[in-house]
Amino acid sequence: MLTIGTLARKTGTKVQTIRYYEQIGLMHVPGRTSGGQRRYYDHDLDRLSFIRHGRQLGFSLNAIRELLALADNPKQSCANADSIARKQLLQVDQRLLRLKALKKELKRMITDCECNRVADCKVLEVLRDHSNCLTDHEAIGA
Amino acid sequence: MLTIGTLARKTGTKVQTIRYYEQIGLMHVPGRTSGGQRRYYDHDLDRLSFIRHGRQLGFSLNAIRELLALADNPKQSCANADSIARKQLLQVDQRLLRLKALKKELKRMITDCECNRVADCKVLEVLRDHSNCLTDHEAIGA
DNA sequence: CGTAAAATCTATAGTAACTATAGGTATAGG
DNA sequence: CCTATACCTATAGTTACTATAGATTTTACG
Repeated sequence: MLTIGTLARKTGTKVQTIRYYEQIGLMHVPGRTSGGQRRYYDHDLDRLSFIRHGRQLGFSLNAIRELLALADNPKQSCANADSIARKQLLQVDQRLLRLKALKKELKRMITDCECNRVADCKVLEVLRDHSNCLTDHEAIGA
Repeated sequence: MLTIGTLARKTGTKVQTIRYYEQIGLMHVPGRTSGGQRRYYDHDLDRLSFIRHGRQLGFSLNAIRELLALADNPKQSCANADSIARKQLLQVDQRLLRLKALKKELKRMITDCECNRVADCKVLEVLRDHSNCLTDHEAIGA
């Protein structure tokens, strides 16, 4: 019998976040003590770990919801899980590209900036000048 | 005299987003036609480009607000702008590390998964098993 | 057993950065 | 002049939490 605080500590999740996961139907509704406090079993801990691990891997809660549904029905084909992971990998690659470009530009901003007045500050100049950056207006992926 | 739509097209911003920037005080309040429509000057376009560029570089709207304030007072020292950029670089480096680890794990999931039934699907297995991942419970940076 | 601190409870609101919708008005082109 | 397109406001929704207030429960100690 685990309290919500124990679950939180073991998975690095905030207590509120666990309640939130229950509210949106990601975590099962747990039993309660006579006083109304939630008590969990080990399988709840496993489920929460699965969710948190998925989040760390960048999966959205919806993707995780799908993956959990798959994991709950072990007789299906795993093509779905595979396709979710592949979609994720594509997104990760795009984010990596953007971040690398960003890092380069930030470094340029910083190393170039040895001035004293804002008037000729490279940091601001780089922001003013769009010419060096990704030309397409793609989404600013979070 | 530019319409809001033109500004939007030229910067790859949604019209609503421009109005939102005005609402939160990032964009100046523009003049209006007799009919009540917003009309902009080139300096508004510049300001919006600056904002969007900052966003593409991963700066938060608050950071951009600070940078705009600096850019508006060209007599100050640029140490502030520099420190904002440096903070940003640190964050970017952290995100890069996480994303690289993530990519590795996603690839492992995908290449290992040649099964047919969910029962032995590597994708789900990897999610179940936390042992290979970042051990600390750090924030799932967006 | 009594008490006090720590943990838990619910409900609600706030965060970031937009995005979408509904219902109505303005403007530009033919 | 008419109509299609663009624009207007106001409000609500999105994602994934996080924070707060005020009340109740549980646990640990003496």
